[in-house]
Amino acid sequence: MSVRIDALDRKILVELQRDASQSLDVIAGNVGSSKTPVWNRIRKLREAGVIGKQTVILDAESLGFEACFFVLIRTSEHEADWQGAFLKALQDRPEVQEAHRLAGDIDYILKVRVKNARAYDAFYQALISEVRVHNVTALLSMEEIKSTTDLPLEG
Amino acid sequence: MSVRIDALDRKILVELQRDASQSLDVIAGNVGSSKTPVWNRIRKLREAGVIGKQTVILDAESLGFEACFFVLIRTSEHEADWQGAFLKALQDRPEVQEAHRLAGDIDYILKVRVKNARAYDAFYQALISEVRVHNVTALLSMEEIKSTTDLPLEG
DNA sequence: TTTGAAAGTGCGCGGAC
DNA sequence: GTCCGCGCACTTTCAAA
Repeated sequence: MSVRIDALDRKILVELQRDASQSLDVIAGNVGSSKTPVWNRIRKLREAGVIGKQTVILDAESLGFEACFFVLIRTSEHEADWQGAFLKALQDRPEVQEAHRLAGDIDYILKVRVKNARAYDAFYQALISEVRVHNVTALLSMEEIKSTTDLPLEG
Repeated sequence: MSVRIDALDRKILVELQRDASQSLDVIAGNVGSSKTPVWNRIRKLREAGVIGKQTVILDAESLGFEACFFVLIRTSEHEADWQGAFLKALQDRPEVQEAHRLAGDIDYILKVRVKNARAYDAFYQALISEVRVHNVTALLSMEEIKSTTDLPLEG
């Protein structure tokens, strides 16, 4: 399962994170190697699942997504079937961009991206009608100070 | 500044989000158009900043990033220079994947991705030595249930 | 605004080293 | 393993409808 990843692999990943549209030649130049080895390594990293999907980052605001909420959820239910239903509800809702199960007091945190506060309310009503949750706190983002998908691979 | 985005643009954006490595021909086929118009629209959307950077999503766990924290921050300082210093501190730290200024009780939320709990502590100590914060709560993620960068453009 | 075609570029794979 | 080179597919441009 675990993959051996050396310094050259990491350099390649850094380049791909930075700009996945770069040509093989350019990447090879930037990491101090040449096409074929770089290409083979990328292929292996893809097969191993280290490299996931290739995508573009869209500007949420230009597309009318002007509200972003972090939702803190406490529940009293901890059985497997409840958890399954909750998980499925989250997977099915595209406005949920992130969902984590937490350790401690709060059980789950969600990041929900919607067009406006009304759309959030619609999401919230739909969610609590599908699964029982004990307590919900919504934190409204006023400003996205930073947002990146890059992992700090240099360390 | 604002861009008019029609149904065809949205279809193209959906395709790009789904898989940015698709060839123009394939995208054109999927959205019911042909190469050149699709290409021109993509160019305009890029220039308008609607389409941001093209990247790959890497698997955090295979790369040794096994801890993810959501950090809730309260501060008593609200002056511009403090905010500037805080903002810069966050921008400079690559382990901070997201940072939002919030409305209400809690002032900021961060998403911090690190190799382990010790690395989080190092981050935390470094942060509070740079800027004064009143109160910090860290929520430890046990499981990433869902994670996507896709915006729900169909709605 | 779309179509089609033409030129340039990069990929993916074969070899040899 | 890395380097080199070829065929093919792709991107990007530019006419013309």
